[in-house]
Amino acid sequence: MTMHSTGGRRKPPTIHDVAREAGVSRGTVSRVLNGGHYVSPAAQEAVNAAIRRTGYVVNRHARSLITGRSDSIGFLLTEPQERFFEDPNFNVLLSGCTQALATHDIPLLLMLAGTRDERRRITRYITAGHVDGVLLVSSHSGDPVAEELRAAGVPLVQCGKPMGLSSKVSYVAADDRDGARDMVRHLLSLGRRRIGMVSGPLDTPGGVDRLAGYKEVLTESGVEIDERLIVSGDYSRASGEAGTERLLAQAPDMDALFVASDLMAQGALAALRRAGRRVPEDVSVGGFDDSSAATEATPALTTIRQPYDRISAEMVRLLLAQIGGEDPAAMILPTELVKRRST
Amino acid sequence: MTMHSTGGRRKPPTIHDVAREAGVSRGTVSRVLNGGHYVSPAAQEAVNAAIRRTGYVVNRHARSLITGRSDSIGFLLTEPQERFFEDPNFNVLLSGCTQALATHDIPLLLMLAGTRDERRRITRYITAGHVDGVLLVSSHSGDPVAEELRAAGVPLVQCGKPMGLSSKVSYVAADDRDGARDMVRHLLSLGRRRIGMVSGPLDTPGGVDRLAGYKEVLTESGVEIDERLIVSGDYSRASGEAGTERLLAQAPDMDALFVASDLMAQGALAALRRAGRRVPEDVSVGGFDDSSAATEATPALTTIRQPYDRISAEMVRLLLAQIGGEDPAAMILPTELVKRRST
DNA sequence: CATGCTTCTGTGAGCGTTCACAGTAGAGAA
DNA sequence: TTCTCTACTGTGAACGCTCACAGAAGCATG
Repeated sequence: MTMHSTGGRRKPPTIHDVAREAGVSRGTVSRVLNGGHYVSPAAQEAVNAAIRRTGYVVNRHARSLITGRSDSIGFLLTEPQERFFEDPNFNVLLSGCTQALATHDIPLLLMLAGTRDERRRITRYITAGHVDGVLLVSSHSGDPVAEELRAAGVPLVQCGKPMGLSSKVSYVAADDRDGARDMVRHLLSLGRRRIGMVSGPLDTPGGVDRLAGYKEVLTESGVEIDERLIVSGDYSRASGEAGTERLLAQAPDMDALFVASDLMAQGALAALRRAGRRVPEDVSVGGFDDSSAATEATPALTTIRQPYDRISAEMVRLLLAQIGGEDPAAMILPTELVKRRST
Repeated sequence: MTMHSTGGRRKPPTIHDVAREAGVSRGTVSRVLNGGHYVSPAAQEAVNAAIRRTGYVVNRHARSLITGRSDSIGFLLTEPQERFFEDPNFNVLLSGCTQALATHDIPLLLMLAGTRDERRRITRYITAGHVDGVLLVSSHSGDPVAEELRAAGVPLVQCGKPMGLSSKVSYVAADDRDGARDMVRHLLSLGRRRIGMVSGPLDTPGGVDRLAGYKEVLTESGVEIDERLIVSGDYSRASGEAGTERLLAQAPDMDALFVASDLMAQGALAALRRAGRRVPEDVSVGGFDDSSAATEATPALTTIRQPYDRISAEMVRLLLAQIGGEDPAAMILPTELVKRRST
C-alpha cells in the first residue's frame, strides 16, 4: 500500500509513481490528466484509482516548463491604494474573478500597481510570461500599463470601457449610458426637474457615458440642461461630498441629485445632511453601482445595479478564450434600477 | 546585437543565451542570479551587462522544478464573501501583504475560502506544495483549515491571536486588551459611567480580549459591571446596529458605547441616530481598528488604531523566516487611541 | 618541489512533466 | 490473406534551471 496524502512534507508522488501503481506508462497517465483522449476506459479507471490511492497532484512547475503556460492569471489594479481601501466594488470584482477562475483550477495573482515603480516591476513580471493573461481594473484613461501589455501581446481583458477603443481591445462593461438614462427618467417620474449630477472623471468613458445618458434624457424630456447642476468627481467618497457642496452653492434650488457612484453618493448624503436638506423629501438622491455602500447609506440609496457577478464571470471567460487563441471581444451588460429609500 | 525585451511574444532568452552573451558558463550566470557568491567581479559585471542587454528574466517554473520551492505565497481568507465585501480591513491587510512580498519579488496568490467546497479545494492546492507558505486571515476560533495546514507542515502565519494557543503557532496581532483599556479609560475620563459594549464574537481571542480589557478598567475604576450593558456581535455592520438596539432597550441610561470594530460602530451610530440619541452629546461612541469606516462615519469615530501596516509587514517577515527554517513566533503590536468627533 | 587552501569556473545530471513519434493490436475492407 | 485505418500505448527527448562535483588558478606554507 502506498503513502496517503495526509500529512508529511516528504517527496510527493510523481506521475511516474502513479504510472507504476496503475501498471501503465507515464504517457498514459499524462493523457488521462489532460482530458483522457485516446485512453481506454480500463486504463482511465486504473489511473484514476492510482491517483486517488497515491494522493497525486500534478506538479504545475514541471508542466509549465514544457507547455510554456503558467496556468495562472493576474488581477491587476492600477489605482492608488486609498481607492482600493475604500471602494467595495473592487472586492466584489476580485472575489468574482477569483471564484470564476477557481472553477478552472487557475490561481489568481494579485497585482497592485499604485505607484510608478510598482507599475514598472509588475509590467516586467507580466511580460516575462509569469502569467498567461491579465484582468485589468483601471479607471484611468489611456493607461500606459494597458498599452504596454497590449504591445507585448499579453492577453488582456479590461473592466470598463477603455478610452482608445483601438478595435482590438477586450473589455467587459455595464451599459453606463443606459443605466444613467434609467436613473434620470426615474427622478423625472418623481416630478423632479432641477436634477443635479456628480459625474465620474470625464477622461474615462464610464464618466462620459453616464453624463451623456443624463443629458440625453433631460433633453428628450424638454428639461433644460443647466451647467451649474453638473460637477465631476473621481468616484471617491470625498469627491462626492465636495462636489455636492459645490452644487448646493451653484444651484440651491436643486431637487434631485444623480451621483455616478454609490461611494460618491455617500459623500453627497453627508453634504446634504450638513446643509440641512432632507433626503428624499427635499432632494432625491440616486447612486450608481449598487455596491454595499448603497445599502449602508442612510437613507438606503436608490441606485443602478451593475451586474458585477456577470462582469467578473465574463471577464474571465473572455480572457480564457483569448488565451486559447480567440480574438479579443467586447461585452456590454445591462444594468437595473434598484429603488430604495433615497428617492 | 541581441533582441531587446520590448515587444514580441517570441522565445524569451534563457540562462544559456545570457551565458553565451557574457562569455561565461550557465553555472556562473546562475550564481550571479542567486546572490553572486564565489563569482569574480569581472564575471559579475559581464553577466549583469548581458542580462540587461538580452532582457533576460528568470524562468520561475524551471527554477521551482529543481528547488522545490514555488517562490509564491498564498493569502487565505476563510470568511464568508459578504464580510470580504464590506470590511475595509481586509483590503488594508491584503494590500500591505502584497507590497511587503513585492519587495522580495514574491507573488501573492489570493485564496478565498468562504464555502466548504472552496476550503477543500484550496487545502488540497496548498498541501500539494503550490505555495511555500500561507498568510491566514480568519476570525473563526479553531479554524479547521489552519489545523489541517499546520498538520501538513505548511508554514503559516495567522493574523490575530488564534484560539488554541498550541505553542507552535505563528501569529501577529494588535494588543486587543490594552487597546480596549485605553478606550474605556478615555470614556471614563469624559465623565461617562454607564458605558456599554458591543464586543466581537466571544469564540475568538480578539473578541474575548477586548471585552476583558473593558471589564478590567471598569473594575479598577470602581465602576460596577452591568451585564445589561454588554452584547456581542460578529464584526459586521448589521450586528453592530442590532446589538446597539438591544443595549438601548436593556439599558436606556447608557451614556457611552465602546464598539469592538469600526464597522459595527457604523451600525451603532445608525441605531443611535434612529433612537434620537445625539453623538457625542448624549452618548460617546468609541470604535476599534481605525479603518476607513472610522473617518467615513458621521460623526467621525474616536477609535483604537490597529497598526495594519506593521501587522502585514510582520506577518510577511515571520512567514519568510519560517519558510527559511526558523521556528514559528508570535508578535503583539501596540495600539493607539485616535480621538475624533464621536467622543 | 609538493601540498594544501581558497577562490573561482565549467559540466553533467536531473527536477516532473508534455510532446512527438514509433509501435502494437484489432477491426474492417480489398 | 494482406492491407489500411483507427484506437490505444510506451519511449526518448526536451523544457530551463540549480546543484554537486570536479577541476583550474593563484598563493602561501611545509
